[in-house]
Amino acid sequence: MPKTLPLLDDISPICCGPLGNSATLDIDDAIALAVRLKALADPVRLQLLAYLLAQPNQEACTCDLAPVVKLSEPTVSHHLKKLQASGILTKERHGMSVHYRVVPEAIHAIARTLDTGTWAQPALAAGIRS
Amino acid sequence: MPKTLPLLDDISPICCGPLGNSATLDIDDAIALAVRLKALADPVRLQLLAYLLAQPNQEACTCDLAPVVKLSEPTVSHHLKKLQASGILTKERHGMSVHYRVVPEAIHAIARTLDTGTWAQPALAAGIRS
DNA sequence: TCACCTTCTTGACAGACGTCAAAGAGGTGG
DNA sequence: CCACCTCTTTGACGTCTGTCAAGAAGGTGA
Repeated sequence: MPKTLPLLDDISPICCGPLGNSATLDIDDAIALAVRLKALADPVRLQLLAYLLAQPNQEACTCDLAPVVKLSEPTVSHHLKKLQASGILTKERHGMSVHYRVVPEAIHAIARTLDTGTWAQPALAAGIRS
Repeated sequence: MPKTLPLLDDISPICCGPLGNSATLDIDDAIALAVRLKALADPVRLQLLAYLLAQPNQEACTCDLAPVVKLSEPTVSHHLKKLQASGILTKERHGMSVHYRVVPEAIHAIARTLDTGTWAQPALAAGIRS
């Protein structure tokens, strides 16, 4: 797939189509799900997510997150942006600092779609960039 | 992460540690989970998976799978290998043809890990790895 | 206004990924 | 053995991704 996957904004805001309900997964549904999975499929982003999930309000500012993964701030910013673009995090300014917060429903929606291996239905609005 | 993610063989064969149980996700756990998510995070592989899941025994041979995604056989073979390497599919020869079958537990384990992280703690502290 | 702080964007680079054509490997049947 | 079939490996190509340094953008306080 040399073709670029679309940004979340350009695809269905609802995550995600069922995985095992029919023999054919619509290509658009496949892309929508792949975009979200790809956002999660990175060790750094998973570590950031784990840190956030363990915080009181499942949120933290960039300055706290960079040390967690021991990478430069621009790099961390890049990862956070990617998570936000997939609806997994939201972003909010507090004075000088920026707080990122987990959107649990987004992760849950992905998990449920995968478990579609047991299959129920989809449809849960995922928050999209603020 | 310019560093190559390891093959599944080189990491824990069981998926996966809890996502939200502690503030820090061990880098090895993060990699183990990322490898599996990355295997799923491709539209073509999701389509292949959906097709397989819809089959009677959740299995099919390569010759049936190539038409599903309308790609060349080598490419499909490449994707199937990747899914197999992450433990999501198993492979078995039947005479001339090769059958790939879904390992539902593998997908379920990933889904559960995501959900575990999302809804906080309990469950599954068993990091499992054998 | 200015100095300062936190965060993001840009540009560049190496490495990984998805794709195909061509050739190889494994198996069947004459 | 040989022709044939199915599937995988190899090699090459363009694109995407993760990383950092440098600089810009946004906000605070004097």
